[in-house]
Amino acid sequence: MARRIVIQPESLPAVHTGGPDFSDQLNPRQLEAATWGEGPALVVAGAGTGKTRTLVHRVAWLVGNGIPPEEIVLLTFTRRAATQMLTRAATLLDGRCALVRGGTFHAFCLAILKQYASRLGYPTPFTVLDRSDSEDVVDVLRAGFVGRSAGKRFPKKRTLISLFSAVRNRNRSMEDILEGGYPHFLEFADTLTELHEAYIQYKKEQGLMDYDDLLVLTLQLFQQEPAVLREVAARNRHVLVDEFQDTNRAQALLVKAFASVHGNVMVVGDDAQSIYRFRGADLGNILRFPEEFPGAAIIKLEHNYRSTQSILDLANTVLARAHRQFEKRLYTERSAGDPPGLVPAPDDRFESRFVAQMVLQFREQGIPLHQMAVLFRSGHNSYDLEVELGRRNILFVKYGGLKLSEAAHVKDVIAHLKVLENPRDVVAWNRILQLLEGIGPKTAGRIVEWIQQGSGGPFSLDGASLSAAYVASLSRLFSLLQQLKREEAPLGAHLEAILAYYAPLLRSQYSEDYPKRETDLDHLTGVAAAFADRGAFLDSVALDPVELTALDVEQEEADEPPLVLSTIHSAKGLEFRVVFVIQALDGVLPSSYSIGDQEAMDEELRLLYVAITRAEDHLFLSYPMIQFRRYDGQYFTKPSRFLADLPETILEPCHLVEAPREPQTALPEASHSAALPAAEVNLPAPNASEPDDDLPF
DNA sequence: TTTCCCAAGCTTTTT
DNA sequence: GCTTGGGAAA
Repeated sequence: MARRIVIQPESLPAVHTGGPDFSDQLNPRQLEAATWGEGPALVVAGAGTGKTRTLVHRVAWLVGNGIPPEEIVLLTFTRRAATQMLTRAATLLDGRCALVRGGTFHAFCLAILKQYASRLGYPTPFTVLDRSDSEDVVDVLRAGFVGRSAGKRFPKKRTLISLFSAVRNRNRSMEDILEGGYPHFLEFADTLTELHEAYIQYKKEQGLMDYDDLLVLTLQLFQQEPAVLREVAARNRHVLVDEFQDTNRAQALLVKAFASVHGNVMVVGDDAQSIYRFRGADLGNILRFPEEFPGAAIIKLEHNYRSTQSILDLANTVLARAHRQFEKRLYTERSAGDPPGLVPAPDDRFESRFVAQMVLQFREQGIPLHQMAVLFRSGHNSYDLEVELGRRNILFVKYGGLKLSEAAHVKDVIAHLKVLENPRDVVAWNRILQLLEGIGPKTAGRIVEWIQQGSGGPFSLDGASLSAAYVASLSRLFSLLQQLKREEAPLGAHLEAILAYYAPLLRSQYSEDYPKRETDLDHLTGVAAAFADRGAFLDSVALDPVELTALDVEQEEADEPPLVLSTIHSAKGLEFRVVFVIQALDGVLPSSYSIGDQEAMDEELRLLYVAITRAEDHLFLSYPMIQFRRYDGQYFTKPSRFLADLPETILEPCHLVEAPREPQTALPEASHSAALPAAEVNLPAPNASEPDDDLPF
């Protein structure tokens, strides 16, 4: 490789004097960013270049220089990232940063809307809808529109929600979106637009907001009420935004609005790590930042502190295959380290055994479990591995899987709380009513209508005409609600009462597996305990769903912190000494959905880049050579095209060898494994004479 | 009108 | 492998 000399920027802006001195903790570029004075700044931070560290020090530096922490806003993508950063900042300046405001865009907007929603004609309190709630809402309206489709296939609720979301997040017309992704529905463009309008109107009347509303309505509020904008923006002396490459149009406009009074905005991002295009993220936001904020400083962080040179080489090579990219090449002073390994496994089982065995091996070498991660494209890619890890008693957490609040039984319980909070919440009403024996969609609809008219006062059944079939259970529900409405008891007590009421319903509904579901509900109670009031809890459930699988293991934290399993998306911002990327198959990573669309393919490539750059010391990319599919049975797979034809010095092929204990199963010699083994990994056959659960642990 | 049962369909990533 | 939808019985 040719030698590279990095030219430093010509001059550094004057560093404020006074305040904390971090010059021994940060490199010059990081220091420049952390101690940037006033005005807009864009920090382009490659993977592993200490982005979080820099932001944390930035917060501490501002506070140390006398900026009141409550006048600093730190916007991030996940609550996990936000709390992590604020906690770290707090340790720098003994707790003084605790008052820094921030969180996700959605949560931040929610706080604003809570205060001002009535100015938009919204009833308060309103309810935040998660994805499946919004689907339920749209499904109610959909019924009235399907008839017009003249027997043709009309989009399902799921598709409708994606369409509406795309229209709003990208600020494009329905035709545009349909042409791009759903040409077969193009003939319904007008009907769909009308349905969308109806959906927006309905939510407004019923006091419901979906995720997109939180952003779009905040913008609308600012447009409509300039005084509110001034008031809100005046409180934001400094605005810091993390992961700016993943903002959508609405979020970029919000950043501009938030900083419109003081003009101090620092955004941090890496164009190479933009992986949320599917939900409207617009790389253009980071590219146009210098134009949107004239005079913005641009600070580049390219010194990688995380990975070995071999890992970076692979990352750089992979990224070079993207069509749209920027001049940036990570470098490190770390030694070369082992080259990343490409591991073809005969099938899923072998792949899982390989990962499990290597994990144990590294652990014996002194690398703790939680510093190792297995990454994959989508949630179900790890099922087989989860079984294998379970068999070997290797503890793991899984991020990015099912959310606790998505489970039907949890939604049931939450719906009771929602109705108490917002009696207009039709979705929640329908849900809890239909739990009752003898009440289906029709009857539930009638009762809801009756409730909405408010004839009998809140939660009262007086004057309703009810059939004897369900009057008993219905009055039980209503007396529970009335009682809870009256008592100003803590959230925990309310939850207990609801659970007591719900338990019999749960058991009859899920006679098969209710014990497991009861455990989930116990978890829910545990989570709720941390919240002061019902409203805050409900907001959190909608915006920051607790990960079900992550929760399971947190209970047992007394032991060793577990191995991390995660979708690549959820692993963003994290780092591990050892990383396994499994199921690196064509059709999985890149997803078959994206093949044929160049922008989408570039995003898949960046996804792989994100996965690779999570690794500090050791990296393995593996894939099964044969898979099962329900209908076509066994078939040969193809490794990810992104990994094909890479030189062996960059990505070293590894050959799995079954230890000679049973007669060698003839491994199918697929064409792609022809590049011959530079490394061998010995896989002892599963020991049949010894029960699996007896492994020494 | 509800509920139960069977068939079909479909499936990424997340706030 | 698991939810959604349709159709038929109660």
